[in-house]
Amino acid sequence: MAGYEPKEIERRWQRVWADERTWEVANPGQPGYEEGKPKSYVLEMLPYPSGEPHVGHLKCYAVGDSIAHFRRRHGFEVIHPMGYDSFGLPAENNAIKTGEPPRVATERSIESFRRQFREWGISIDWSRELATHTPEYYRWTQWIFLQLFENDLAYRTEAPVQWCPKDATVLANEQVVDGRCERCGTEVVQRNLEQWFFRITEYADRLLEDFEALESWPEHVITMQRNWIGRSEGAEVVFRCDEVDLDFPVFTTRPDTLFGATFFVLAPEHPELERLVAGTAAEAEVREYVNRVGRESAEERGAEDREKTGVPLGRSVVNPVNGEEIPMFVADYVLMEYGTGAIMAVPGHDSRDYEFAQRFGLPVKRVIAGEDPEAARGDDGLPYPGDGEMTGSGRFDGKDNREAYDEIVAWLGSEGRGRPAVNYRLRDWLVSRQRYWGAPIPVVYCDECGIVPVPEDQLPVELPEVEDYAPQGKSPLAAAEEWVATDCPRCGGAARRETDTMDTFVDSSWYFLRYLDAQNRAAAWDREAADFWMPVDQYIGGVEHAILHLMYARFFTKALADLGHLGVQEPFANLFTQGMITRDGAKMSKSKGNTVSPGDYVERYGADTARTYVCFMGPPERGGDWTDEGVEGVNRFLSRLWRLCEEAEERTQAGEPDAAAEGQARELVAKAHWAIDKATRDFQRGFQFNTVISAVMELVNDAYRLKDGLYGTDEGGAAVRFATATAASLIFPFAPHLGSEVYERLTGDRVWERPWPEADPDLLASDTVTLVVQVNGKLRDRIEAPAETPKEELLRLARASEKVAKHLNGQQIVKEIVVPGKLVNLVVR
RNA sequence: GCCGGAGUGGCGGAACUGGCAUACGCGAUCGACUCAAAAUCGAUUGCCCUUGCGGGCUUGUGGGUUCGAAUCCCACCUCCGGCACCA
Repeated sequence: MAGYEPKEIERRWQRVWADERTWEVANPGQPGYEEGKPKSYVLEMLPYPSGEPHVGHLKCYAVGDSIAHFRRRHGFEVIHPMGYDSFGLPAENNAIKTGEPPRVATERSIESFRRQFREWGISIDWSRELATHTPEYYRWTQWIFLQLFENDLAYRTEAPVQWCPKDATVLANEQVVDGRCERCGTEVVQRNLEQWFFRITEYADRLLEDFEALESWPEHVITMQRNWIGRSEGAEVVFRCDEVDLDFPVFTTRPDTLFGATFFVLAPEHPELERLVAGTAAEAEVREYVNRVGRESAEERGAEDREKTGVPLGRSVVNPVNGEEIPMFVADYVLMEYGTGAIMAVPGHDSRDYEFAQRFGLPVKRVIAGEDPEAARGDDGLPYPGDGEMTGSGRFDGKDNREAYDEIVAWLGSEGRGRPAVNYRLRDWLVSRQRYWGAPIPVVYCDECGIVPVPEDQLPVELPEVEDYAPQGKSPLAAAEEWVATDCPRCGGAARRETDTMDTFVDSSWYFLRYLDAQNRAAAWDREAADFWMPVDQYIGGVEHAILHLMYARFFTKALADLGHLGVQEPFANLFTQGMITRDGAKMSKSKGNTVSPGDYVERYGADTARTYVCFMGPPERGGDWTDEGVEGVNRFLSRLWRLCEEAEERTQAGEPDAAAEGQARELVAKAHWAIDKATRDFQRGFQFNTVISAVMELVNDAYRLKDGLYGTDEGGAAVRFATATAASLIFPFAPHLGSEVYERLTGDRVWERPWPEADPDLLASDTVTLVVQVNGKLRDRIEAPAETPKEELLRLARASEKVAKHLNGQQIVKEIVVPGKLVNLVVR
């Protein structure tokens, strides 16, 4: 008998799947389309092709592929495509270092990913493959940009933006982590620049509301997005500064504390600051303060234990609720980018305002009764952030603050001094990048006509070849003079092309739609094809995309639906986030030298072992630590299944197992049905692949234990063959090559063409049960009893047990609990 | 600070609706096969006491509910992730 040779087996089946194009599916109306079959769109996040795939990729695609196989065998027409998110900084930075064009390095990496996906045996419909850096793809990225532009969802404006000095480009808010560039870790600085934005804030409420429409997303991902959008309801209230004849609106979530406002604070970037202090005694000090704050990084400014700082302006505003004049300050704890960049300060009921008041000796006024022992710092129990009866609030005194809330806002409204308002933390999505390796933004600038979109029939605006990829504070494209100089599509006069490129997150915000009609040369996708396949039924990827990619893709889907290009509001009905694999308890990184190359393990143990191992390590949504011993354990299991197959093929006959079999034959067949049942349920219950695989291991273990006693008879042999083929069928989603091989050898059939097996309920039920006997809740004996034994008989058996009698030792039984089929508990006193 | 998630053998983890805690895998020990080793097959393996039979203890800690708690409730501790001067 030959040993388990995964290489040979895997090559053989990979050839079959490639030659027969097994995993390709047709759109409605195309040849090969099967009417009436339900569809399922199974999608893993597309990889960013840089170097070679790592274990994170292996896990993601192993998990997704097992789901695709499971669904196919449940009668679904499964679309399972693959592509590459192939624009982006790393390829460009590599180009700057080595001089190798980004396209060359990227395409080499794509080739490597493609080869490994085939070697892993992932069931991909290759006819739908795409790469976002190809003109065939980004032509449509540009088309979407124009769709947004023409519908006022893309706009160009000057705004304070986050600039990474190292990568020499602006970044979206979402790409700044702790005040640092997400990619390179450099501290970002604020700059005022004219940039392209997508109006995602327009969709803030719908992005929040439609969480309801999702079938199954991890709760923490929804929470993260909800926090990121950061919706808060409140009111806008106008404070007036008569001295300079200016109104200062503020946003507050606590209009009920308006009577407690004792001072007023502007952000250092506030545009009216200059006017307020020009020519006054405060001017020099304010200017110095603003400059100092401007030099500080976002990280310094946001530091937790930072003392409150600020400077009085020597001006005051009038509180609209009581006419009180309150002094104005500039302080960096007020942020220009949130609300109106100005706040009313209520030190009695806000801890930050309280801190500031303490430092500057400002009055603290209580306007809500109540005490919060946790938050209170002052002697009088202030600041108090909670609810209670209003006090010191004129006509509102004595009212419950929550009840008075709307009343105050309505009253202010009638006076023209306020209105209900909603604020978001979410900012519009900044999409322009001063970099080379991305999709050009398809607009031109004409002295006569201004910003002019490139007409659709002139797309794509192709990325020109350049010599120097290094950014010089503007896009490297600016150096491609011949490309930049163009004619205005509107007036025909001289014009210049936009030289910024799009954020790569734009590319990946719609790729799941292109798969549906990847060869379409006339449109980004056919509406009918999109209506048929969308939404993605199961999306799989890393949790690191919880905010960025997943929120942008949701926004795109809604915008495209509004423009009539799609019939769904949400792209991903179900989301599964896989946990990260570590090594020696630490995140893998080249600098730590603890990376695992999937290729090496596939070479040594085969793809089936590598794939099954990452699914067996633990629940896939959680992380796990990679160990070579664990890999070997899984390899041992697959080898055992292989040897069992070899032996069964030789020593048993093909055919169905005997339903009337008894004894060990029945035991093994029953175990196979138990494994079917458990594997199916655990698969459906949140993709608990680790226990699915352990059930198959148990089945194989039992087959080994029983096989030598079964080979002699027809019914025994049939039981072994059935158990082995069943194990192959159940392990197929994880180890598709070995599963196919074993199943074909024992049944003559191709396992992926066979429906997923169903457990026979008759074989799941056992004739006898092990009755657990407890005394006062403690296990004292186990008794075998027929399954249908009545309660009284079970009690009699329990009392008759010698072991039980010892623990009863003459005490009186005060209570008897019988759970039929499970246990008897005797309570004594 | 706020919001999530998690604490179970030497290790990764299992336990469905409150009912046999520790499935499966790793590691370890012993045995068979072998001249030998590897591979393979088989047995043992939570901790403590006991020669044995057997007994006691055990799911982060403390309390509660219950005939019965890893599971439900209360308080606390630790770790991981996200957000954080957001008015």
